[in-house]
Amino acid sequence: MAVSGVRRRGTVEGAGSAQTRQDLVDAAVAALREVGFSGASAREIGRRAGCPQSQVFYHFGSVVNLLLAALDEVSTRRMGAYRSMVAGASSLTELLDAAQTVLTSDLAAGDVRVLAEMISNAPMVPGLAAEVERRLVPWFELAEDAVRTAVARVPFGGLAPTADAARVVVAGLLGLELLESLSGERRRAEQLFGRARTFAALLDGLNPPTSRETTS
Amino acid sequence: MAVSGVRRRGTVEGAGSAQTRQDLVDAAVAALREVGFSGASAREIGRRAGCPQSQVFYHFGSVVNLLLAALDEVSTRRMGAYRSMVAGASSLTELLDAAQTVLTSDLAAGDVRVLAEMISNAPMVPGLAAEVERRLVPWFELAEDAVRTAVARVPFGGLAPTADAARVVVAGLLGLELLESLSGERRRAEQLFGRARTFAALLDGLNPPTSRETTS
DNA sequence: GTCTATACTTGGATAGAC
DNA sequence: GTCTATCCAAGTATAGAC
Repeated sequence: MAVSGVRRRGTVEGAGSAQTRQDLVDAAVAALREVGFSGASAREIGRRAGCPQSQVFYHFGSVVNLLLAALDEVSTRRMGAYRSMVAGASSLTELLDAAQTVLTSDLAAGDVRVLAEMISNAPMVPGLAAEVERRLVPWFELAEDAVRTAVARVPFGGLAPTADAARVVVAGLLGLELLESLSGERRRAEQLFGRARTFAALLDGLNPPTSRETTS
Repeated sequence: MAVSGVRRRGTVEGAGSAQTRQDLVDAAVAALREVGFSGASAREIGRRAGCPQSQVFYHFGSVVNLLLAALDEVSTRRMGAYRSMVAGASSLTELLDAAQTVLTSDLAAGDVRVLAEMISNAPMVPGLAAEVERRLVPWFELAEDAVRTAVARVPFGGLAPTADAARVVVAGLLGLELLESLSGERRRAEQLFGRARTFAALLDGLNPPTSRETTS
């Protein structure tokens, strides 16, 4: 019954290591979300994972390494949802609707918060900035895909500097996360999407599809 | 000669208190810029100010209070420059040019970094978030003025949700600061302004002044 | 692999001399 | 008002038993 029930560390021989490791990663994600980078100490993470803090150093060598593993976890976890979102949208309105669904749930779940915590504290830890930057690449690529989709049907849209725009999009997402975590209100972003959708519908209306879309 | 020369703390009777206090504020600003919120300890600030850390607690009661005073310092210091910038611009192009001048110098000087450090770490210290939020109000008001200026000559611009747009502008500024401090490059923002200016000129060209501007 | 115990460091804050 | 000296809490990391 240990198989289908709640797995206790150490009760299944041989599986303890991987289980503890995953528990620590999950605990690190939760800690980054709820108490931030500075609060995510080995003791705090160990407490959340239900094991002593020495396990952090046994499995990851240092707290920072564990936090990077946590960043990988949230990053890869959400990338699938984002990709299908961008791939499925063919107009600015559709893109915004999809973005609202995915982004607000992400903001609520705190995944963006994890990213923001790592980015804002990376400059203080030697060598961490480069590691975080590497893990940011897929986010920029994804944002650029979204920008390309958004301007696809706008006249002269192909001339838009999509790389720069993608940087601004990511920056805006991070900045909004900072502002929301400050005020505690998580509703502002949704209002923002509502307003943006109005304008998007206007733009899409100005440039209606010239023929049937290939959505079949 | 102590008057015109470098003032040493304690050498002029009665003036020591205010001088030390200001030294601590300046040191706190520099510390927030260079080593961030987590690195801005009482000892670090005292070292930069050339006095023992006990002075931090004598003059401000706690480290957090001193950091708030530092935030007030940079906030009020730059507000004048921003206000004259917004007031002096009457077109989107002019606004962007002025913004490029002021913002890039601010990003280089690290004033935005101070703001970002306080915002991103505020949620972790009980009671700090509310204080930081209060000090953020003039930034939003200023951004809203800028947005109003920018859309003044765009048709139906009066219908734009300027408050929401201002929030996005501030968020974008903070997010760009995070990304720039991560990569260490401080040139991306300038490139961004260059691109934006191209589009602004396009928009301004589409809506030329109907009559002579009241710039005389 | 996991635990307890501990060495070492740093930071916030206060006491008391001058 | 400023200084030195000190207390106490919390953090990283390691040693060694099981």
